[in-house]
Amino acid sequence: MTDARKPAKATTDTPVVYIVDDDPSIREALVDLFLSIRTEAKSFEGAQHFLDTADLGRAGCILLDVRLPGANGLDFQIHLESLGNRMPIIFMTGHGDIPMSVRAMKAGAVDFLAKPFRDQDILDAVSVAFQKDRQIRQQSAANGAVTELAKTLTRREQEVMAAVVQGLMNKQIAFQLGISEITVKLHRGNVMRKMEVRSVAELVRKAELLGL
Amino acid sequence: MTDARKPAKATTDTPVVYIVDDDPSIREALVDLFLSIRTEAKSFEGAQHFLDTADLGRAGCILLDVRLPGANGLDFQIHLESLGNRMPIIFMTGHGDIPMSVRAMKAGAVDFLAKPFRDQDILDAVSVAFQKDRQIRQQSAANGAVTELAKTLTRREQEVMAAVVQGLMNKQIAFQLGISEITVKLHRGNVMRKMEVRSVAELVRKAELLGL
DNA sequence: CGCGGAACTATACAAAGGTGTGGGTTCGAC
DNA sequence: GTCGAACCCACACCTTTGTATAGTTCCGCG
Repeated sequence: MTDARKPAKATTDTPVVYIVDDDPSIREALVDLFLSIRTEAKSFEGAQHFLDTADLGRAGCILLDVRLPGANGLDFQIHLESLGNRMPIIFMTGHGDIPMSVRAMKAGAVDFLAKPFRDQDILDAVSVAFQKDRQIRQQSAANGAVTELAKTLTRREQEVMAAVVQGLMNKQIAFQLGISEITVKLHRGNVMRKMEVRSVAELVRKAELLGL
Repeated sequence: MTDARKPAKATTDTPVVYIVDDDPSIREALVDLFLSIRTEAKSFEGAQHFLDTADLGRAGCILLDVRLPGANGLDFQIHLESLGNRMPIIFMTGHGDIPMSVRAMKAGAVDFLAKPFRDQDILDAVSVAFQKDRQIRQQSAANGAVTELAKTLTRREQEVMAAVVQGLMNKQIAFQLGISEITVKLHRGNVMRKMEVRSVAELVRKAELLGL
């Protein structure tokens, strides 16, 4: 192909590899490697640079050197988690040990590559990471959509929904909330409409995403 | 305490540590360690000995040396998985490397301890493994109970249940199965009785454990 | 102060779900 | 062949749920 070294068109959907390593030659080599498979890659010289510059909302994964200038890569992994960033992380290291790798994997890293490693090892790991990222994003999107719907419910409607997905009958709900059965029906109808479902079964599935 | 070196009474519910290591002195040291916290431990000199002798149905975890006489510990991990054994595994090794540890963790190991390690490291790992084992067993028990109930359903009843948890109305189910609505009600009633639920909401939750 | 949203209630009717009784067929096991 | 299980259907009756219409009260906001 003539455009073998051109990355695929960058939309919000095409995943990108964020490379965080303090060694410029390694960064360049990795960027070239990903160009060769037409995958966009952006490199950063340190954790702070990454946090300041990178688009954390984009699809993709992080290729992270364990030994970073300033911070430790493993601590950085925890830090990202606490920031709400769920991007899959692949560690690279030239001077790692077993406890390090175990800690990283326990914390959810996709892989932990000790140098020297083959290009294919990285590509395989990135492939797995992209796959994992897609799943996380799909789950998150579905969850977010339901949460948005749920936010349009009034307090009473939320209470009624909770009772309905527990399998209570209208009369039981009415007693529990101290209101008439008629009113329960009203709220219930509003819940079904606002949550965009047409059966209790659907409602139960959506409500489960909300932790009910 | 006077009975500090006596393991807790062994019932099916008290977890046991299965130690698999070819070094007798290590086995003895570990057994003593667990005796000191009144936890039952059984030791095995090899994978085959473990498979032949151990009660794989009991609650507990496996403390496994990576280097085993004959088989590799990592392969043994895979083998146990394929046998349907879900017991959490903690690896120990004197001569491990990073790829080994990563492979083990990817395959679901609870921990991977490189010698030398402190007694406390092992005890912590076992504590986590026991916790994980409990969760697995609870999940498995709940799932098994529902599966048992589902097996009492006739084919038609299963079809009706699948349609119900999809949120279809009786008339839709009737059309889909080419039977009358009244017959659907009949099957539906049988489903509710056999699955031991009194509402569609409950049925949906149970059915989800069956992969519907 | 008036307006609108939320919450509540009632009456009335329509649609869906649930149960019981009774009766039918087919098919495989004993 | 007889028996039981699975499957099917209908009539009758009741409960539960859903929807529409209409009106009340309360409260916050401009």
